[in-house]
Amino acid sequence: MDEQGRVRNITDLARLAGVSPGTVSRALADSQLIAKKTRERIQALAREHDFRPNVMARNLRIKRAGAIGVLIPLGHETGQHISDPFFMTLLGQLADALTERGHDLLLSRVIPTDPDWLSRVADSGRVDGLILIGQSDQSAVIDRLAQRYLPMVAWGANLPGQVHCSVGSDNRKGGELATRHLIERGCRNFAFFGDPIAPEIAERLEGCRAALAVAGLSEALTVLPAHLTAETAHPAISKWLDETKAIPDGIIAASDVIAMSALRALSEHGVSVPNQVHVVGYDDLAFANQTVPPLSTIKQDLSAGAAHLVDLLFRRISGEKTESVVLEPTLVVRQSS
Amino acid sequence: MDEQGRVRNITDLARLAGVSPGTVSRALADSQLIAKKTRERIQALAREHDFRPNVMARNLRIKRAGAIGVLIPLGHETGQHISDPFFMTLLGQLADALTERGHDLLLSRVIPTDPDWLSRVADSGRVDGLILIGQSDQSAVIDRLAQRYLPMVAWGANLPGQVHCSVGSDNRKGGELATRHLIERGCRNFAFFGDPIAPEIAERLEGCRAALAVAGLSEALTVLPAHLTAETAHPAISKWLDETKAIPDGIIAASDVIAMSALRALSEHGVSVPNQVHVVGYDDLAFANQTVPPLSTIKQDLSAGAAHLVDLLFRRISGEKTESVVLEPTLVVRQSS
DNA sequence: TATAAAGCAACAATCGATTGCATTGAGGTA
DNA sequence: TACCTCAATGCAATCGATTGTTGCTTTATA
Repeated sequence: MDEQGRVRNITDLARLAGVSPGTVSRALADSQLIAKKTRERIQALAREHDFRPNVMARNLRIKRAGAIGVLIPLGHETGQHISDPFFMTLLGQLADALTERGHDLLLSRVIPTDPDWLSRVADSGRVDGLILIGQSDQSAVIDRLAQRYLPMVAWGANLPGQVHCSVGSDNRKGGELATRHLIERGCRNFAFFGDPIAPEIAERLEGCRAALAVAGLSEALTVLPAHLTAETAHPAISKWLDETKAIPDGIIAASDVIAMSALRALSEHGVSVPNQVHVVGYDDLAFANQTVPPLSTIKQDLSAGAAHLVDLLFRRISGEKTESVVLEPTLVVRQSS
Repeated sequence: MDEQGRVRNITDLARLAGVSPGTVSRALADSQLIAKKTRERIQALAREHDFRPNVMARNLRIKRAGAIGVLIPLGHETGQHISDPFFMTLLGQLADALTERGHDLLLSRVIPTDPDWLSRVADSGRVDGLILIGQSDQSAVIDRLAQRYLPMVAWGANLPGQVHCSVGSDNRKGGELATRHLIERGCRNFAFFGDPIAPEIAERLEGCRAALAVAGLSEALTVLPAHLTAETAHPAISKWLDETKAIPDGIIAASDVIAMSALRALSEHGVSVPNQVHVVGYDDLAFANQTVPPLSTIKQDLSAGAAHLVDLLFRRISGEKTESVVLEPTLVVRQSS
């Protein structure tokens, strides 16, 4: 019982109940091995002292952590911040899905410095598995760990030859969908806003080019490599609008965040959307239908994505070797196009 | 070393190195008690087998968890979702601040069912302290735990008689600032969008009323209780705009999310902002300067807020009994007013 | 040369739980 | 009364680290 009279562990409680620690452990776990009367007495005693067994000790003994590590690798090439709405949306979905499975979520925002950052958390014994939100520029590191560490899944592109298991949407197809839609709307001059250094963006651009080629419009595309953050996208777009002679009539933004900046910049330049320019975003984040005008966009079903990530992860935790999943993107037409 | 030849614990490594486990432990901790030569040999060996000591076992022994629990209590009266941009922004800041202090962030999204939800995680031994993002309708539960559990701080209102330590901004003052600004802009008919069931919102409304009273405009306020989510705010506002006869010339939104919905609804009704109506939001989230037009708003410095939360928490962890902090809100004028 | 003082590493207890196996004792049967 | 059974509990090893104490070597000093 100790100084304070507080019950700190099962041994204290055992002393109070006049039984052995083992019996307390079994009683609290509601084991049939303990007589019902004893069990209830001990449980009542635990409630009375509001005692709860130490989860860490339990986890150590039964060799599980009860938590899933969720990592957001922020390679410095992208200046993305953890509060990027895309990350946050996915994170929220993951929190829900993991909680449902009785696991906690250990969040780490990592800025990869040494090549060791990933295995450090994998081998720490604190987590039963890892979910990576985005691969950043760390594919090599991730693949290396994947060769020996099964319980890990990543959101992002599914690159050829990739070792690790990933969930992501078909970016090429998404780019195609957006572009075809604009072509159908009668656009003839296109701009793509987004930096193809990130593999996902590159794929979206590729899809865009493919759709234009089919329509015989290959020559009609300008690419503006704009970074993914709201802060950097707006000035870049604004400057471009100042300088360009022929404002396009169709804009494909590589993300909703970029699209939102574009909407603002266009509005500031007195360009009317969708009358003079049609704009399509990418992601379909929550705010996409709150913009003025509401944003047409390529929807990535993050809710389904999170469900897949968690499902695959738990199958891997139980030893199964799973394949990557590619989700179908869909076009959501609102008033910006 | 075991079946796989994998080194699973310090005992394995000790066998490999021909020393005792205790020596390995000290060597990896770089203790001066171990001869430099031995130390380096063992460290090299550990690197070679990429072995890292089990953090859970370590934490059990030294009685610390190395993690801070961050809880988002979702009382069902508010339909807020974890991906609410406000929560997420604060969460991101917290992740940064905690990482800096060498702690992990254990995220739980809790829907309080029994009155036990809070002490369950506090007493689990998995966390060194707790940060609550919002009190929802659980002030009583929180206060009860606060009486015996020191290392806990909460974001939110600082209510009179409150036991727990909180960090939040001066909502009354924020409401006043927004309203005074609109009065200066020449507004004479006001609407407040937000549901005063939440204590923070009620305080903002109070500040708003106070400012109007000073200007002799007490009669000129309509309150539209709109929920805080983007999904529910827009239809409510839109319906109200349909029905009301006199559209006000000054709108105080209880959050940026609501303000964004309002901007869209106004745009759909052909009402020009800021020419016909002036709009002020609350929070100054990242997207506030990306709206069309960019949103004037009351800034809550979430970065400073997160820093305070973390700082207070660590002081409480080391036994200090800290006071609550109230932050100054500031007015950010953009183009919506 | 004898002996004290460091320096280095091993030993063993400990953190707080879980769990296979041993033990106790009550009740039943011969 | 002697013996067996089975239910209920206790005992002790274990998970993987940390750390105070002890013991053995060297090296320095008298």
